[in-house]
Amino acid sequence: MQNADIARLLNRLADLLEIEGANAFRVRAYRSAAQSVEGLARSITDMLAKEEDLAALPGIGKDLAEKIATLANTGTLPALSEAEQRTPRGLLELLRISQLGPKRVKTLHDQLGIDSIEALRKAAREGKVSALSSFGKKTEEKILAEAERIDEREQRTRLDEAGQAADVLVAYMQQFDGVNRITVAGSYRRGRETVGDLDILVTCNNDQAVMDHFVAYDGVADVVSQGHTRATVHLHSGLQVDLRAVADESYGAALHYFTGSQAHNVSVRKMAAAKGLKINEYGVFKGDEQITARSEEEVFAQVGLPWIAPELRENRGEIEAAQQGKLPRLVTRDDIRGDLHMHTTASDGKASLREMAEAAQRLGYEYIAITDHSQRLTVANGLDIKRLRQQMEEIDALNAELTGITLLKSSEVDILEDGSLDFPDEVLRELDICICSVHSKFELSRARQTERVLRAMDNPYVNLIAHPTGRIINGREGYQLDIEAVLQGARTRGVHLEINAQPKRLDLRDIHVRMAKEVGVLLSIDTDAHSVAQLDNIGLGVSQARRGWLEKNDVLNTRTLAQLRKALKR
DNA sequence: GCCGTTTTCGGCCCGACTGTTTTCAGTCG
Repeated sequence: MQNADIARLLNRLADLLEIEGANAFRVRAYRSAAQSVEGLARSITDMLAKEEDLAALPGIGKDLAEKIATLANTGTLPALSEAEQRTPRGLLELLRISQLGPKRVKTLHDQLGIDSIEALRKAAREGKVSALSSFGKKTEEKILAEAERIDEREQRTRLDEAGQAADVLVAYMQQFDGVNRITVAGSYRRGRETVGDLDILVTCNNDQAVMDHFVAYDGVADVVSQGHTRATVHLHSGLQVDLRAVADESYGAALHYFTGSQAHNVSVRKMAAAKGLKINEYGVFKGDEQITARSEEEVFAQVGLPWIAPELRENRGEIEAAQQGKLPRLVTRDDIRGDLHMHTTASDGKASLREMAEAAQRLGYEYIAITDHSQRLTVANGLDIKRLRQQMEEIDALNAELTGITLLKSSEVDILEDGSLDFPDEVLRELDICICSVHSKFELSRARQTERVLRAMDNPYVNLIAHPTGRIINGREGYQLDIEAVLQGARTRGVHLEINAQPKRLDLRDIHVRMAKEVGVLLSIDTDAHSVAQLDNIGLGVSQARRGWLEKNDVLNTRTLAQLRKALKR
């Protein structure tokens, strides 16, 4: 059982208990424990093996520590099986319909025997739902509309796609005279790899007019709700957008509130309560007196904390770190001195060697590594030994010509099924940096896949494992890999791992990045660019690194070229 | 079910919007 699996099952149990009508705070305890497990930089399995006390983790007491241990050891939990016996599993999918929470789901089941989306559709079409007390005609219509299109709204939206939608919408809102400040907050501002919706904060003097302007936006498919300080819409793309309007003097408090995460906000507000203060989206209050909170810094200061970067606000220890003055000084885009993973027209890239080099110069980089695919990857026009050596000569010529930038000879070498590499050692030896990755046989067992990567790292010429898990966001899970074993293996061998900044990859993911930091493995943030424009994706990789608490020194390619060459020595 | 500078019981962040209610419950973020 991986941490994510344990968290998923705890959340499922929470859902079931909630529908049963269990104490709301008990339900919250399960969810909070799930979040705690999900955000850990170490695996529960590993902690148990070392006989560490799970009850020491935040939000986990004696009871949940035992349940989590049972889950980790057996893959099941009696309390969960029993709850599933009592409450049909089909009720869980009903919760995915907005408008439907635990209370209404219970009513639907108790009164009409509804236990699936299909049964709900049928009952709603027959008008049976609106006949229930506390359900009306409007609610029935909304539920039916949701039930008809539930499958379309399944996925969260990738960060880069959310960004594109946000840019256009922000520009549209800025055209309106009444808008003073506008900020995209929520998980977008925290740099999460996907967002559930866009949360946009505006300050203005006439909120009603601003709300009207917002819902009149071309891209709006339907208006979910509209009040005078908040409105929710769906865009034609299916993306939900929440707009929140406050006065200028509430900007700091509102930005903090609207950035979240919810768990982070709860923790900060609890701290405020302990000091006799109350924090809401309008400000910080002592009784009826409002203490100024025009900026986030002022909000944090009121509870005795320094400003915490949005990427850290997941209630994963950032508040404790802030209290102890141990917040990381997060890596920034300006710290990046080069990009160690990119392709050219020699394999499957769109730009030539020279075009990539000149683009990197414009970005102010000191070095880049040219990492076209190796011979085995024929679909990507991988280079054989002859073509690779020819490219090395071209690189020598370009290096002699260009100033301020150094091209490193490299290759993205395929890791074959048995962990051997796609080029012989005498070729690997000629490279300035050797990066390796898995492009085939994704279906191997966890043990064999892990062994495969470890074996590849045994080769003394290997420097960097690219997109280590192979996952594609909203696409595929990635291959089974014991990431802790790979990190330990990398550390003892002096190999580095990558944060691949392709928007569909972002691989390693944030939790793995944090694990790498704990283990002491340097990561490289690379774009894997297949065109000049994609070099700009570096920012997404930096966000991911920041979410993993990385500082400048934790990142390989913040080094100068001389330092880099040194760090590559194994 | 968790937790403790109101500490082993009695709290648990705080507010907006909607619909169905006629003062508020349910849902959401």
